[in-house]
Amino acid sequence: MLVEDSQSARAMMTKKYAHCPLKKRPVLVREERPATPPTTPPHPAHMATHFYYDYNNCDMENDEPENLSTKPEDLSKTGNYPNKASSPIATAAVKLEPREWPQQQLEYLAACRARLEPAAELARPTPQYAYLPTLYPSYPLEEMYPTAPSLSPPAHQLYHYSPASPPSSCSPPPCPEDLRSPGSVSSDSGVSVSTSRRPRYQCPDCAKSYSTYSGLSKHQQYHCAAAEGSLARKSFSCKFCAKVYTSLGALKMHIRTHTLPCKCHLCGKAFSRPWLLQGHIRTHTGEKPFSCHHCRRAFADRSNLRAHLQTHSDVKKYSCTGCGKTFSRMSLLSKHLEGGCGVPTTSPYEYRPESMPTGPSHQALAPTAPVHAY
DNA sequence: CTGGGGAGGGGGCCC
DNA sequence: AGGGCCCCCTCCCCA
Repeated sequence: MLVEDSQSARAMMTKKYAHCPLKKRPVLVREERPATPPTTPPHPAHMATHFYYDYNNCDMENDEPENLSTKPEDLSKTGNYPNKASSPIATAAVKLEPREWPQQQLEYLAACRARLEPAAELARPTPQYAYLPTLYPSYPLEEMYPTAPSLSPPAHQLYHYSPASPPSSCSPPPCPEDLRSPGSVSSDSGVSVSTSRRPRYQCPDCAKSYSTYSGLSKHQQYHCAAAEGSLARKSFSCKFCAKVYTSLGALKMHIRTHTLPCKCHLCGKAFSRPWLLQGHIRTHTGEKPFSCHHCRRAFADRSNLRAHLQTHSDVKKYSCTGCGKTFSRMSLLSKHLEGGCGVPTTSPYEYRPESMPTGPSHQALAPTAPVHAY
């Protein structure tokens, strides 16, 4: 975590990442396309790690960022693509192969897709992506709905935000529809709590507890703002932006967002982490492992499936306490509030999960209440 | 203007 | 210590 207190840091994050110019700006890299692509495509399950992603190229110390500007036109200056709509990524997303791609890469991509063909019987292609098979079966309904399936979230899962203060940092309470990993749930504070009773390691500075000592250690080393007053810490500042971290490890993790060591060999886009690259590669292959059991639509990203599931709910997850209208996304609720909710609220700063029982220990959270620090 | 999908980032936990 | 995976979130774009 940043040296600054976590609450203000969180506030900064919600302000369009103004503190860091890299949000949503993966850049193209100079080279890294093999002179000749491999002739034998790997198994689809290994495509990401064995072909597209050369881990040996992940040299965060030496990889300088190509472009740290937030201006989209900078991409055009690189001679690559002027905007998202005309980028290779976007082109691939609209079912057309980029004409400017080298023939070798097109042939190789076709070969990779051919390897996906045997899984075609599992596919339920959506009209938009009917040209590509789906590699994986549907996301198991049991995982999404371990209990009785219901299109609407249970009452305890609803989030109520007042028009004046949508708390972007609030974590939802545990719910099957959240597609959480089995075996763990989140407490109200956002701390993951193992369902099995194991010893907890508590931070003496902020009282946050962790299931493992390494978790506590990382917290204290990287994230605990409260501990900074009690410990003299060396600070590590990013040479690309103004961020300052309390450990070299945290800084290194951040620097990856600048150096973007994980590069797609098909389109040249670079990413900070391998799994981000894997997700990106799905835009090339058309792989959509996560599908909705209500409408059979498939998604490449679990988070997007989760958001999609909300569209099937009569009562959405985020609700306005002013007018009662519910929304599937926080952003939609925020837009609603920015537009001015017609119904005034008596408690403009209320954040009240409906499941919370009334009582002294379950009062609504005012915005001044400490948002849980990382 | 609203709702929704696609894509990507930050940070936490487990191994 | 680092990788993998996860959740939550945001931004951008489009119908």
